[in-house]
Amino acid sequence: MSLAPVGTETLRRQNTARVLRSLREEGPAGRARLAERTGLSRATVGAIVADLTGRTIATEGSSRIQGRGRPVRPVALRPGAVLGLGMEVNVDYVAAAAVDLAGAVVATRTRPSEVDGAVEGLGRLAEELVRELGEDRFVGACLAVPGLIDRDHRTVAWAPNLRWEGVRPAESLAPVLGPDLGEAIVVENDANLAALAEAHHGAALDHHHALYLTGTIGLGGGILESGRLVRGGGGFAGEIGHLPFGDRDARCGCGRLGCWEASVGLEAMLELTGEPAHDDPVAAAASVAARAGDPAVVAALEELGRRIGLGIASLSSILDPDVVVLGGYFAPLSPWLLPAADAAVLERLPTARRRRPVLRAGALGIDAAALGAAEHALGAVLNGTAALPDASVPG
Amino acid sequence: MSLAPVGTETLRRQNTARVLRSLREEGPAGRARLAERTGLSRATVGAIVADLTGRTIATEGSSRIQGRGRPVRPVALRPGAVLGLGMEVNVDYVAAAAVDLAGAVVATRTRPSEVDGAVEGLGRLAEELVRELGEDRFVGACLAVPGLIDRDHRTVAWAPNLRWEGVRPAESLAPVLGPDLGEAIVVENDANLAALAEAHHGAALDHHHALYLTGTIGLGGGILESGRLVRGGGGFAGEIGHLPFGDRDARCGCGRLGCWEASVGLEAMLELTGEPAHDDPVAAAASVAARAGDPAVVAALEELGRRIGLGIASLSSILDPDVVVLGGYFAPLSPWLLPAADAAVLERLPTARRRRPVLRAGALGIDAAALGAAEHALGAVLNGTAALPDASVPG
DNA sequence: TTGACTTTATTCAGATCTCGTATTAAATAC
DNA sequence: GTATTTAATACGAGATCTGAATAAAGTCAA
Repeated sequence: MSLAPVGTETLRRQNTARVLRSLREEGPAGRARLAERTGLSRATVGAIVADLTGRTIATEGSSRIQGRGRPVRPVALRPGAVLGLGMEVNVDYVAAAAVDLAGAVVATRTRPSEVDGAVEGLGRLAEELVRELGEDRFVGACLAVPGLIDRDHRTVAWAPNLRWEGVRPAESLAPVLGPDLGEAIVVENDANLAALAEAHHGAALDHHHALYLTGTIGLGGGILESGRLVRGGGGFAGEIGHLPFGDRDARCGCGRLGCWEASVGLEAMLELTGEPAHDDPVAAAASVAARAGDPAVVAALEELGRRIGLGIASLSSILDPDVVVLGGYFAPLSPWLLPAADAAVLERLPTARRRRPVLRAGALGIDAAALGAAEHALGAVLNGTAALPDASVPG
Repeated sequence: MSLAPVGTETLRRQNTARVLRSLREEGPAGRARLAERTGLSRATVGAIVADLTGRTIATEGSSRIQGRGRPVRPVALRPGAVLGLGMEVNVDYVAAAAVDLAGAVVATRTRPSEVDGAVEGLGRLAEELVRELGEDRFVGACLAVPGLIDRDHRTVAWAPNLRWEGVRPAESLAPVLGPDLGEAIVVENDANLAALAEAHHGAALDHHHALYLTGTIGLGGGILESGRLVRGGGGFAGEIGHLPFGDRDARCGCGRLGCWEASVGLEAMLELTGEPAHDDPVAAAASVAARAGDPAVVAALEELGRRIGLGIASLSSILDPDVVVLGGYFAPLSPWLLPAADAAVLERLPTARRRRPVLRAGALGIDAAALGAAEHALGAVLNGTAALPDASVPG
């Protein structure tokens, strides 16, 4: 049982969140429109808007277009007034991002990094960002990690690429970010957060049921059901690399045959396309894309797309997403991958005639996970669970 | 944007729902305890309880055990005061069930039926139940259908076994159930609802992340994430029969090789165990269980369990459930299936050493889907979305 | 230019809800 | 028989939403 306070201020928070979401998703509007859109009375909207403008979270503009009647004074979210902090640790880089309530990306920073000392480096990067933008504008923080996250949302149970086991990175970051923000750090899987980012900023815009596949050295997955992350009981959901969707003879790094990852991971792609070994998946994909004049390369990519599609067909049976987003190294190759993958889905998914997911290339690059983390950090405010900051410095 | 009313009565509804959930999940208690458990003030709990007892939804008992201080007057949900109606149409039977707010199963009825006229037969069965128990005690109704349900929760997109396509069964049932209840009928997939039932009444008690597998002629699946049904964007989620988890050479009815269903469906089980052809999966399983003295039968069941476990391992990678419940014909065979399945999961799930789902036999029989439907029908009241009935006749 | 009209925003009284504190109630302990 | 302890209620204060009335600020048409 959630023990959140239940007074009348809860009601106000929920209604304020309604207004914020409406402003975010349907754009600026006058109080009358907002009242219609949210179902609240005009009086209530007026009070909420007054509160928001008082905190300088929203501002009042003047509309150009004018019909008859008293002119509308549109209310809009002030850009950058309220921010969520997103962070990412990965094998060879760390990243930080800030997203505001309106969904605008205020800043993103990426910095190369070694595994050792990555958290310290990320702490410095995040600290810079927070200091520059103003600590008190941030209402939450979230850290993306390529690994399995415990259900407590604080402990990284296992992140083999980082050689982490039972690590609690938030404890190292908290002091750097200050007490308020540090307390609030939530840890989440990177592919899950990338899925969230694509749903809010990228290729899966407005789709509440999305599946995100990211091609790297391995294969990552993130699932969104009704706009919510599917985390599973232990936070381990979305591990799709070793599902038996691959070619039955493909030998996987894990020792078994037939893993999906063995058929569509970086190494398989390099072999298919005859590309020399490469450490960075996205750079390798760009290099392959440059050779797309060669029919043999195109054929190889179509085969790769088919393999991806076979797995998508199975996952769609289970999860029935509206949209499947291909990220990571798949994204630059998507012009060739998507049609082949779609054909495979059509052939393999039993219900494809009735319904099948739309396939899209990921629109966000390397920042996806950090952006999703920033978005996630705003979640509590946008869904009325957390209070807004007391005041916001005008910018 | 949800356009639910947002007045102060919303707050009361939410808080009433808190009290109801607490009474349901943590049992009867005095107002003071309830206040602690819900986080509400004693005064508020007092008011809510007065309202509930006034409507005869809750009753006041007297506690036997007595410490010092003023004796507690425990409040309990009155059995049968508020009911959810669950219904199921299936190939050879229809069923209806009533569950009360406390979670008690008040009535279940099953009746053999043909596909043709099944809805009419179900209508009569449900009408009897509703008339007997009192129409005004019911706050919702839900219908379980073995097929794909549209996202509108009213249209059955495709139910091959019933030969339904684009059928809207609620429209036939509504007149029989009366206007109030008829309006509210929601249609949902049977395996999904069975999963819900096992989570509330059966083998997955108190597990919020559950996967339900039901062995019939084919293979059905239901997914619970954080206590919520995973329906997918089109309501088609949970179709697991034709996932490529089966033996690579097994020929499936769908024409392909390697479907899971082809390896663990009824026909495969009959072949493995040397049981003669049988139409009714559960009866067939009982007959096999009776021959479990034969080592060859045991070996066959262990092989079957292994095949089930292989699929569970893959699904667990994707969904990370706390518990996997084996229903349908798997249930009576579970003493032999479960250990073998667990061993296969342990061997195949990469993260099994850290975490793997508990495997359980379904505790509910043929009523599972109808019970889950009844449970689902109570959902809106228990989560504060819908109002309680105005008054409830004492029983 | 002026007055009617339209639409927007604010004000205000009324009703509901929760909370904290004080008060009453009903038992046990000494 | 009195003090103590715990439970439940009463009541005033504070916060919120709503609907109707009022004020504001334009357009439109004569």
